[in-house]
Amino acid sequence: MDRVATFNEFLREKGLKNTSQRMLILEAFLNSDSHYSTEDLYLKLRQDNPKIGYATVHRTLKLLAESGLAIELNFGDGQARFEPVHEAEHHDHLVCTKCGLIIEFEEPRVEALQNEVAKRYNFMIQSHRHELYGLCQDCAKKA
Amino acid sequence: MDRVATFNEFLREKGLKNTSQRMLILEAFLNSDSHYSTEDLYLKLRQDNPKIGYATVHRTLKLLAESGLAIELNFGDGQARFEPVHEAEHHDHLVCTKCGLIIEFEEPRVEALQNEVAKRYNFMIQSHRHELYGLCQDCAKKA
DNA sequence: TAGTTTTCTGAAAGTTATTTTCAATTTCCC
DNA sequence: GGGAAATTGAAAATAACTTTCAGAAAACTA
Repeated sequence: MDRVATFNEFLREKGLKNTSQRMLILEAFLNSDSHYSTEDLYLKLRQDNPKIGYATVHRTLKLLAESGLAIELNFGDGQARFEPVHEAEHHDHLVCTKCGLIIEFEEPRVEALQNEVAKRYNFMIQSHRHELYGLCQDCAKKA
Repeated sequence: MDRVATFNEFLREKGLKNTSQRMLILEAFLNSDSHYSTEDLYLKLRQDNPKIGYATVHRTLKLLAESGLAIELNFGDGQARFEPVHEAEHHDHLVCTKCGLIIEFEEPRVEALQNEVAKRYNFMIQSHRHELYGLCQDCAKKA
């Protein structure tokens, strides 16, 4: 089942409706590997669909997060970002504090340690965030 | 040098002034192991100092973060929290999504892996955040 | 598939947390 | 102590969401 179908099923289960706006937003969201903020995606969609509203984009992104198709990220700049979830893949982020570059990384050994920590505290992990902040190669060179 | 002295030196270097409010806030902040939001600390300080302003508390917490005496945390609930830095100790957090409990943990092996990842991308780490979200022992029991 | 019910949408207003402004006050440096 | 420069608290301003509401669209129902 592709992700459009997954989202439709999610909507049906929730008693929500499948609208043209939701499909537009879903498509634009999936066809990118960016880390969109509501504002970013809103502005992008406006280019082809001048009538779409900010609130609708935001509500749909929240729905996508709820449905598991998106993950909400917060890098501490006061703007939530949303990232498409690519099944069976997990990664975390390096964030350049100078230019804003976001690099994704995977490190299964960290996940293993997380589980160990959780066990230590009888904690049941639902999700996690792991972000490294600093300077990317280019910015470090310039500094 | 204790942390009050450290902060005073920071102020002096920045050409800022040492005021009674800043000392009050610093003291209240250090004498706690909580994860205060501006609001939390403001309300606490108000009990003994009804005249202190929210903006002053917030500005001082920002200064503390800038001086390295505090770390600004964001657990995604839309409120920044500040935590005293205890030198030579580093920890991350388990956050209960049900009751809000915050547990601190240390895991040096994660730090080692982080450095490895950074090297892989020629990235210069300045800071990081690592948070595990889920249910604490009590909430998991009730669920 | 027409009618009815329910959910959606977009614009605008409302929130919430944080930040800035500004006039009065307080420091700090001679 | 005098005076420039920073600080304070209250209130206004911002920024990022979130909610409201009336008209529009989808889904259900007979």
